Amino acid sequence: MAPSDLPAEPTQARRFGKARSAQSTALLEDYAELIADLLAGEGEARPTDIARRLGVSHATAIKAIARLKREGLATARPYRGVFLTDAGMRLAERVRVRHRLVVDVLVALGVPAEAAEQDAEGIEHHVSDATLAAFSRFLEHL
Amino acid sequence: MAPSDLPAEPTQARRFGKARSAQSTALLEDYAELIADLLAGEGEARPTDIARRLGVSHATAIKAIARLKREGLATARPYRGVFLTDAGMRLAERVRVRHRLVVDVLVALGVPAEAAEQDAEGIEHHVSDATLAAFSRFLEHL
DNA sequence: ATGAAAGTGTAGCCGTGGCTACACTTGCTG
DNA sequence: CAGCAAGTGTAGCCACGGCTACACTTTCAT
Ligand SMILES: [Mn+2]
Ligand SMILES: [Mn+2]
Ligand SMILES: [Mn+2]
Ligand SMILES: [Mn+2]
Repeated sequence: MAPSDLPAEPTQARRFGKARSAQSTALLEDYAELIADLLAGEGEARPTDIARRLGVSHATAIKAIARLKREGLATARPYRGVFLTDAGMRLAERVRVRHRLVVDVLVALGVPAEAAEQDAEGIEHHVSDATLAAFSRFLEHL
Repeated sequence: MAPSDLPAEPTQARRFGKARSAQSTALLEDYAELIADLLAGEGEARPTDIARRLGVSHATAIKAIARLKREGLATARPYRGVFLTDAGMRLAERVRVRHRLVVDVLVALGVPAEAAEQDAEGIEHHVSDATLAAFSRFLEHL
């Protein structure tokens, strides 16, 4: 395989930088989406349930929830479960739609269902609005 | 939008766990790919050039290079530039092919060129072999 | 051959996101 | 209503991936 031609330096740096910043919001997005799902499906979102679903220790989940609070996305009082602020709910909603869309596109491209779900969990955090729009058009036009 | 039905707990935990582990190899993959490109295009891969292209400080790049060495992907002697081991070159090659394929699929779906390049930089690290295979078939069958 | 500029390396700081261990609260069950 | 199991919170550890500051080496022009 031929080596890729190197993009201009500032262009490449900008691409990597944006990928890094997308990375840093990925965790918040997953928590927000999961908390919204738990609230809708179970009526409550407890740190232990969040932790089990994410596959991390409850201590890890509690620290992440503290970060959600710090960023104005969630509220929680000791021993009383986690809730989303308006901003948190808006984020969760956006994330849910995007997640769904990514899975649907992958499946439409012939990716097996479980692989699609799996890969979407990571891919979703790197899909820009432009790409999202293209995905929508692709699915409609199917 | 209707709330997604919650997947079974162990399934969901496995998905998140795999996404986390993909995340932890993303940085290695980007460095390996970039070093290979620099070696092919410029004949050498110097820490400063690597750093500038990634948009990080040279100190950050040097620490990452230390990790590449630790993991058996690169070699470097003080003041003499960075090289890839056989394992490093194999990784770089795999990563380059996958990167290209992701960009091509995005473009084929109607994503504008620069957005495709941008999003691919993050997406590539979360594309499984099954998805990669589906992408190939999709492009051929075009 | 020397001095300045460019590159390199190291030390030490920070925030994040994992973990375990331990202490405390809650809520259910007998 | 007592006690136990489950859940919660906190402390303290670690690795990673950013950063700045500073010291050292190399390279290149004069
Ligand atoms: Mn996700
Ligand atoms: Mn998701
Ligand atoms: Mn990348
Ligand atoms: Mn790449």
